[in-house]
Amino acid sequence: MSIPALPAASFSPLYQQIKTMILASLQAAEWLPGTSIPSEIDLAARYLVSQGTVRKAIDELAAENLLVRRQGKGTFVATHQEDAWQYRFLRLEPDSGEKFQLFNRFLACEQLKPSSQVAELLKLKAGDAVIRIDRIQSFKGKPIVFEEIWLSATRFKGLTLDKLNAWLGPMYAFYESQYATHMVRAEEQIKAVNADQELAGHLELPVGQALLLVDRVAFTYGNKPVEIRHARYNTSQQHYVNQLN
Amino acid sequence: MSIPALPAASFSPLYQQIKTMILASLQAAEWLPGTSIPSEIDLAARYLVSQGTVRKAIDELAAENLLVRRQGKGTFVATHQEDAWQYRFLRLEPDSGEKFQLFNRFLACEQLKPSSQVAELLKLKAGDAVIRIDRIQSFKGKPIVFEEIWLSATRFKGLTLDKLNAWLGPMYAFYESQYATHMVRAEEQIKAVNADQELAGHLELPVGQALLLVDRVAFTYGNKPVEIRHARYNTSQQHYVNQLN
DNA sequence: CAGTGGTCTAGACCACTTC
DNA sequence: AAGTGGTCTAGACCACTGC
Repeated sequence: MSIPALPAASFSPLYQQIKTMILASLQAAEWLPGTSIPSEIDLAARYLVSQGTVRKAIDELAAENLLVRRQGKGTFVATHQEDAWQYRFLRLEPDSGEKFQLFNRFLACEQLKPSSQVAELLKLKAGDAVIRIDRIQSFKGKPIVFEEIWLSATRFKGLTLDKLNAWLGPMYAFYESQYATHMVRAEEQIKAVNADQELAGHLELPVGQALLLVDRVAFTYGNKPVEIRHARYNTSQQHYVNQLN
Repeated sequence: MSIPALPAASFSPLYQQIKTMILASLQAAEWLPGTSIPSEIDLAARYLVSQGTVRKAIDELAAENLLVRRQGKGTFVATHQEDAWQYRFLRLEPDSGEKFQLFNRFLACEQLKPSSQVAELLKLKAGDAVIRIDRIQSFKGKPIVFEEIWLSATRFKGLTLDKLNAWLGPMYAFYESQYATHMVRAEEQIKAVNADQELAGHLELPVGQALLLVDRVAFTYGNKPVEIRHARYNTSQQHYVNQLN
């Protein structure tokens, strides 16, 4: 006769709640990329839990590459502005095994109305504008990558071709230092396509040549999509690598 | 005047040693894929450490997908023979988002002398033979994947085209149940290539069409390379997905 | 109900970094 | 020497599964 109990508000362990609070602080920019967060003991006092519980929360955030632990020094907010992390999301590498040194050339940087597809992927509100960037990356003087990049015009207000050309180094370090936007993860979809006339021109190869098409959506804290890339790789002298676990 | 201390035998935490021992048991097939390993308490008694230490060792093995924890039931050796894991290494999916149901057709299964490249990748001894398999995978009647597969002829002794054709389901489940070989991880290198006459025939598309070339080396316990794949995907209606973290 | 993994605590001690 | 993260322990209790 009794009313069956509703499915209990699903159990959430303490360390998950701590994790959420740390995430909130990251998202609120309370601790900035490259800086250290409070020690485990301090956080334990702040959240009124034991050090072990804070530890487990940080462990998971470190496993997700949001934080970086350094024994003896502290725990740091992950940043793309460090040598080891500069090309964390770059999966292309030369067949020869040598080190990649890519040279950037930006062709365009324009504000425009997004296509419906771009607007949807970036979760824009109706009327929001976007910035489209075209760039070519070269290795040893040969153009290897041609890509179009879309960004929200409000988040990246004032971005110009000149600012891009003045920057040396990876895009994601640029976003971080100039627009307080740290990239946390990305999703890629890959296809093979034949080069059309325009691509053939940009990449200096014959029309019809097979190219790797890589579509990427990159996210910042809170799973917010912030950047779209539509890239074509010349894979004659290099390849895309992937680990399956 | 004293001799400087040699770099101390690098510190190895207890849980790492436990992890190594568990790994050894997996490699020795003491516990088989799909079966449960002893409880944490039992293992703690066996290795004379606390439950927490065993726990940390198992945590890492679970993170590497070698073990699977199931609350209330136990900890199990990962297996490819389970629905959820059937296509753990398949990164291709239809653009439409619908479920992939691939149909296998094996064209060949022959024993031969390996090329030097294959021998090297599989770390074969001089004189060891290999088995080469050709297969086509189709979706909705359309051929999507053509691939050549190389296996060590000693590990996969007696493998024939008939046995392959009698098997329904994923290759890795086949290896596991018929040859006691569980795949742990794989490395892929991806390029875009133009279809030649032979590929165009197999995949029913025009010569020159861009295809995804996926080269894979798959490993079993102890980082032992066991299988090589050289696959071409038609990506006109499907794409390769990847997560960057 | 017993047995499993999962959480949380408190405390001791170790390894690494910096001063 | 002090402060940080890293390891290890012992014990209590919770959540889930299956008998």
